[in-house]
Amino acid sequence: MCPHRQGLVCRGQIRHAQKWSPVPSISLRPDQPFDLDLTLSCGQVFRWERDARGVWSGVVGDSLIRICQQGQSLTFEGVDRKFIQTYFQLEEDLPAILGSIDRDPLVHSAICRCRGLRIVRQPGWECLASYIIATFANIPGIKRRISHLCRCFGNPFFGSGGECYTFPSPETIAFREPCRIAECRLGYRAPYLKETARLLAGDPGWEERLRELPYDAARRDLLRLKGVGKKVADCVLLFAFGKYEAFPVDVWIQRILATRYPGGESLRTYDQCSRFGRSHFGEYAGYAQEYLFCDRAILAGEGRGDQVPVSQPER
DNA sequence: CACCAGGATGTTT
DNA sequence: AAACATCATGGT
Repeated sequence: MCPHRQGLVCRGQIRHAQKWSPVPSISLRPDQPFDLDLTLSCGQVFRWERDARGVWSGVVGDSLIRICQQGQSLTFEGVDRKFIQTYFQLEEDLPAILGSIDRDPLVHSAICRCRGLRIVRQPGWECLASYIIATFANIPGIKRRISHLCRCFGNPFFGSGGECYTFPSPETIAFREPCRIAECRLGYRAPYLKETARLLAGDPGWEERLRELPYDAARRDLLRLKGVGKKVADCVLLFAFGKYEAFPVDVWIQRILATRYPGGESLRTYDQCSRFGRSHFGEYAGYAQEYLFCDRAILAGEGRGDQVPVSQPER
């Protein structure tokens, strides 16, 4: 059932704002900074939405999560405390990580501006499929495509406030008939996604296998997949498998390296940029990458700066 | 209406 | 190994 036939869902949306009565909460340790808004709006995840009052809603796995931060307090519903701690990696020692990557003035200012941003632990397949879809597209467009994909292929369920959809499994994307993938506006990425879905549907346990491999071997493994190049592989290893030495290089990072780092103009290829990132920032280079990406508005006024997306309307 | 986007693939030097 | 064209779609 393709669900473009819902007229009831939209009408009820005004109500869910005052209906929220969350119970569980987490008190953050003062020495472990966390910024929910930065973490969910920095572009590493695509299925979270923030309402006018600062409450975030997102589907992870087969649950709708709603979560809000007020100072050192996290209030949420939809999953248990352990899930929140794992998803947001609240047990990672962020000050130690940030201290280890704080090796130049530029990343230092990014750390100061984005302190509390954490790299989340995404479900492997959702992350992989999302970044295949994300190639050569901007973030609003990526979000819409993923939304289409979940509405057409995901399992519908009811969370607080309306109908929700899980992220579709590889089996569903690969084999469900009739195939409505054209409706998801994936363009030339559609055959990549289908072929990768088919391969992984026949390779159960690929996530467990990847999780045990070191960065290089896991990366080689991912690069066999259609639609997965170096950038997508590094994003998946960083955002879903906790390989923090991964240093994804997109056009923004490339531009930042080229214009803001001494000798950066000579970093022409992906491998040159990525190798520089790992050797310059070390074991947690991926964190440095994400902080620089989150702070990419610093490029405003540098030639192409008029195209820099101003940080999303927060608060 | 131009130009670009969390690039990958295939081909050509 | 590195440079290049091409790809489909939507944002700004």
